[in-house]
Amino acid sequence: MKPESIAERLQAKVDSLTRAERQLADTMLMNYPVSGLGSITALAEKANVSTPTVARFVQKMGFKGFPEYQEQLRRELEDKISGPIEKHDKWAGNAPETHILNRFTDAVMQNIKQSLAQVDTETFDKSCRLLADKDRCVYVAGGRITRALADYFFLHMQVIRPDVTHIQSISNAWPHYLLNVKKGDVVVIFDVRRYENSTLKLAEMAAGKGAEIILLTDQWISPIARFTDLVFGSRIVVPSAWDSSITSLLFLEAIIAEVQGLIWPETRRRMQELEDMFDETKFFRKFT
Amino acid sequence: MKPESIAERLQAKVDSLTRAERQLADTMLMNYPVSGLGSITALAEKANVSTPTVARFVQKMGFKGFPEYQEQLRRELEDKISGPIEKHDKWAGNAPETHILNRFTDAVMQNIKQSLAQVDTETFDKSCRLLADKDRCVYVAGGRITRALADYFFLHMQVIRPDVTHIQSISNAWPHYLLNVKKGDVVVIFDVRRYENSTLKLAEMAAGKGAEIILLTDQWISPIARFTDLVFGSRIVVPSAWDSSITSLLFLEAIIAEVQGLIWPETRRRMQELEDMFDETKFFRKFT
DNA sequence: AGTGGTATGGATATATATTTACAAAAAAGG
DNA sequence: CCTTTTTTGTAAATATATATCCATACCACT
Repeated sequence: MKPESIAERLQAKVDSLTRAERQLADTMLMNYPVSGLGSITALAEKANVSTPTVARFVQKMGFKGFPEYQEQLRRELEDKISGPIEKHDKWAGNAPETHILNRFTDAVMQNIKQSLAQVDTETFDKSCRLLADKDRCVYVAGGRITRALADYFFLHMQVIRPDVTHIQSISNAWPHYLLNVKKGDVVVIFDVRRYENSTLKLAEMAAGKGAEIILLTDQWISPIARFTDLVFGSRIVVPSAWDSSITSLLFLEAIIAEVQGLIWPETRRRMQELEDMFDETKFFRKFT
Repeated sequence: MKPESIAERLQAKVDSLTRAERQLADTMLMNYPVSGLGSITALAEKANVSTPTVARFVQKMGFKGFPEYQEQLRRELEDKISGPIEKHDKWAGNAPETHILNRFTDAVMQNIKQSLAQVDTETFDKSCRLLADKDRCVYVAGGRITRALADYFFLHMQVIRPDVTHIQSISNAWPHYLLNVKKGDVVVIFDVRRYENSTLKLAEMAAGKGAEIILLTDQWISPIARFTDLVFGSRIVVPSAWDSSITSLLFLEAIIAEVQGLIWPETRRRMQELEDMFDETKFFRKFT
């Protein structure tokens, strides 16, 4: 007897699957189970695999054929629909609503929703345009906790465009970096609560030199906001003794995506070159 | 376009119908909408009418044919199933739906939702228990891109508990670190696509020494999963040339919160000490 | 009761979906 | 690097579903 749902069976097997099968399982799980209720062809296309792959896969899962699989799917759906009213956002389905994972995710979702509602897209667009301008050098500065975020951003920017520098504002070498900052350069600064003195100082001096400042901060807005109007404030409150960096990371990744898009030709060349270098060094495994 | 649902349309028309049509409409509404998702023949049989009746009926309702009717049904179902998140498709209210910020956030929300649905809470709880056990040393290892995540995790763990080490798997010093790994120690490994050779090697050797491995990877699951069952797979696909680390960060922050909670007395002491040290160094601004 | 109109179902043709067979490509192993 | 095995896709065959045609049954009206 197999009392588990198809979704569970899929999840359990997911790491013993081949590439195409994994793509397929992924698509099936993506807004499950509706995605599996169309024709086999539609599903195959959505997953970017061939139709026979789908047929073979459902057979491997123990069904006689695709129609039988669909029937099972419909049966499950019927149970689900007729069951108790849609539960509130339970993210990790197999745990109670009070499990930390569920509570945490709840908070994160709220944070994202609220922060996004507040951000000005003009701010976003302008920041991206500045960062995409190759005539401007880019400096990235993070604090004690935010240094990981700064590093993440730096890592990607470094690939996307030239002239990107990471200033460890926490070290005392940062004044040296400032020597090179010219008018028009872009300084991306991270500053969240327990705002650090050195970071504020850095911002002030960079502003004094005529640099454009992009500030990533929390919902209470760091005092650095005095020096710029390119401010991204993120809600950071989660059920934890620590603050969440997720919304900030979301802004960062969106910025990276957009900047990359703005200067694609240049970036493309750089990425290709990077790939080649990796190939030569055999740094990565073949592929999967 | 017709904004009403099929069910509503059916109900509105129900008393202007003929006998067979009424039987049919009745069946369609009976555990709606699942009943309409099978073949036209199945539906006809269930309603005790002929197949042509069904075909004619859906055409009368304004659909070109039965398949089109089913498609509409699936669309409705999708809306019904998916929770409140997807409903909200404009995150940054002052920008069009197609703005990168909106599209990006959309993808991230999907990623979080799906990854959470797949994670096993038992995996989460067990991982946290291991990390909270002070008799075990903790090692954190990231790759080229994931090093920022690893660093973030390390940063927090370092405050929460003693004996935490960050292994830069990318450097060639990592074999030295492995010397110290003992049976029962916990190694947290990050590995996302473009799985790195050195990281795999590291995992293999750590496993060989009897360490517990916690793996943070992507939806396609790194081959390192062979060595452990504490696996956190995150969906990482966003409208960008890069992958998203947000879901991984979510797992990390949740783990941090939970581990911290498990050993609060110890952590509290350490944090207090840290605060005092900061006070002495005047590292932070007074408050706000 | 007879007649015209409509509704319905059976049979069939057409379209579409599913499966199978085979060949190419990719991965694994030597 | 080459061979063997596995995976995947293309194309054809098969099965199934859907729509159409037409004969019959039903109903309303004369």
